[in-house]
Order: sequence, then C-alpha cells, then structure tokens
Amino acid sequence: MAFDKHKGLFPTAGHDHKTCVSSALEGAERYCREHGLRLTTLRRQVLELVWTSHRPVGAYALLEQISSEGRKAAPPTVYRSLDFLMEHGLIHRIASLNAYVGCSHLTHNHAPRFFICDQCGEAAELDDPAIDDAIARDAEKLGFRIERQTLEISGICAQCENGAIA
Amino acid sequence: MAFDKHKGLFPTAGHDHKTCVSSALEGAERYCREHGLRLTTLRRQVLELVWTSHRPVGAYALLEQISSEGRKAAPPTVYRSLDFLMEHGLIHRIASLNAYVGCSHLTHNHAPRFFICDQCGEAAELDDPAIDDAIARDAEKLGFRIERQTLEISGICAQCENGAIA
DNA sequence: TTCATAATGTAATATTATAACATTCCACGT
DNA sequence: ACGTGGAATGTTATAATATTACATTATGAA
Repeated sequence: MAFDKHKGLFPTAGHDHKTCVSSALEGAERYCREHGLRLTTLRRQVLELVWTSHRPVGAYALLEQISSEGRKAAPPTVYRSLDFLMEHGLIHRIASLNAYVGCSHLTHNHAPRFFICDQCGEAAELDDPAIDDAIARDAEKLGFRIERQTLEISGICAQCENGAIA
Repeated sequence: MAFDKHKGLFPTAGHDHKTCVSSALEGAERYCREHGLRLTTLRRQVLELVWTSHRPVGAYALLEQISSEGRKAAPPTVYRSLDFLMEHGLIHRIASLNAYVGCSHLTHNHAPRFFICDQCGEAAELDDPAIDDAIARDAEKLGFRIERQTLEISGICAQCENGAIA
C-alpha cells in the first residue's frame, strides 16, 4: 500500500491516499472478475466511500453519503453491500467501533488485526505471524476450530502521542 | 477457577459452576473492599446474573432477569452496573456479540482474550504470554501506546466438535 | 444530623442492525 | 431481440443495543 513506504505502519499524514484507493478498487475489481462476482455500482460506491480514509466508518455515515450522492438508500442498501464486501474480504468490520474499514491486505488470506488510534481515529492493519502462531497453538491445545477472529488494539498512535498535527 | 482442574481450558459440562460463581463473587467483594468501592446490591446482582454461565449474556437479557426478580429496572440500570463492573475488571465485554461475561482472571492484570464457541456459546478466557509479547513488540515498533484490547476467537470448541451433548 | 456525593430511578431518544416483501436488473438460452 | 429466472436493490417497518438528561434516593463523612 502507498503508506508502507513511510516510516511506520500507521497511515501517515503525508501518504498518497489516492494510491490506496485506486489499488483497493483495482484489487476488488480483479478479485470479483476472477471469482465471478458482481462488483455493482452500489457495491463499488460503498467500497470507495469506506476507502475515503483509513478511519473506520459507520454504516449510517455511509448511508448519508450514498443518499447525498443522489441514490435512494435505506439501511439495507448499505448493510447488504457491507455484507458482500466483508464476505469477500474487501473490507473488515471493527467490532469495538461498530464500523467498517477497507482491507489493506487483499493479496493474501489473513485474520484481521488492527491497531486503532483513539485520537485520530486511524486504523492500521497489521500482519504478525508471531500472533498468528501463538493463537494457532492455543487453539490446537484446546481442540478449538477457529472460524473468525477479532483483534483490535486501541490506544494512541505515535503521531498523536508526539503531538503531530492532531 | 473450578473448571481449571478439568482437561481443557473450556468450561466443561461437568464442572462445578457454583464454585466459579462463589469465587467470582468473593473475589469481587474482596477487590471492592480493598479499593474502597461499593459493590451495591444491584451491582452484585448483575455480577451474579452474568455469572449464571460461561456464556456471554446481553444487557437486555440481564435487564429482563433483574425485572423478573422484582426490581424496577430500565436500560441505564443495567448499563451502569455493567460499566462499573467492567471499569474494575470484574467482567469483560465481548464486542463481537454485544454481550458480557465474568472475568475468570481476577487475580492478575491482563488483556481480555477469549475463545468463543459458536455452537454452545461458551467463552473461555485465555492467558498466553506469547500473544501478549507479540502484541507488545508490534506496539513498540509502531510507537503505539495501548489502552484497550479486544481479542475474540470464534469457532467450534472441542466438545461441540466431538458431538458432546450439544 | 447534615451535607455532599454517589447511586439509582425514570422517560425519552439515539444508534446500529435485521426482517419481510416488492420491484428492478442482468446474464443466459432461445 | 425476447422472455425467463435468480440476483440485486428498493421499501417499509421494526428489532436490538446503548445513551442522554434530569429527578430522586441512599450513603458515608464531617
């Protein structure tokens, strides 16, 4: 992703977000093409709105934006699209915020793992095999078959901690 | 806890749940006494209701039970008690279920980490320093100051997988 | 006992999500 | 191009979860 070139994993203030958006959309289109799925106008619009930033966004905020862009929309309009996008791993749900964010790791299977800044609201998706391995070992010990995972670490990101912009 | 003596970490069908409840209540009372907190009748009642089982329970289910036990209760009644109990680590919130479960690790500070069975609904609280360490390392790399954590692993527990009782 | 504060009661409402059914759209075979 | 069947969306209503604001009551400390 565009912001990976910068110092940290967190989306930095100066990163080229347009690249994030376009690669997310291209990735989604490729994925749907290859899997015979329909990335309809609505679904694409929802995906694009989710990708407005790296801040998880609520379903009703999306709904307002869809409406303001001229389309007739009610809750099911957005929830159905969110369900589709989640089902195919194009976005993730942040359970602790009841909000949704674009997937930054389209190219490989992964459990969603997020660091989320309480101050700026940005979410960074993280891959760490050490976490994966530890959880897998625990599951094995328990004989537990994992179906879904939620890992959300909230706090203050480095930029906010250091008083960057705000 | 009572079920720790059994084979797995998961609450087993045969475990002595009364011991879970009494040690949770005793622990809460000791904690509140030592910290100058008031474990009021209402708070104690909510805690006891949460401890009815190892299955996370919703706020409105608790509300119904409180009402049925004769007390006047509205949503704030239960939410305020839940907030108190969470603030002091006596219960945890399961964000992916909008539900609440008693804390099984009263005696030490810890990030809440759960395995939750989709079938029987039971939640097992787990301690694994390997997970803690991996997350701590990632946070340090990011310069991220952790405030709260949510780790919820959902799937099928060993007992359900093996067709135990159901 | 009195007072300040904490806890709870009460009413209204906000926020998030789903159910149920109607309509429209689109790929496909003809 | 035409009709068809299933997928997608529109529409209305409502469920489920949670909070705000203000009134009242209970509690412990001075």
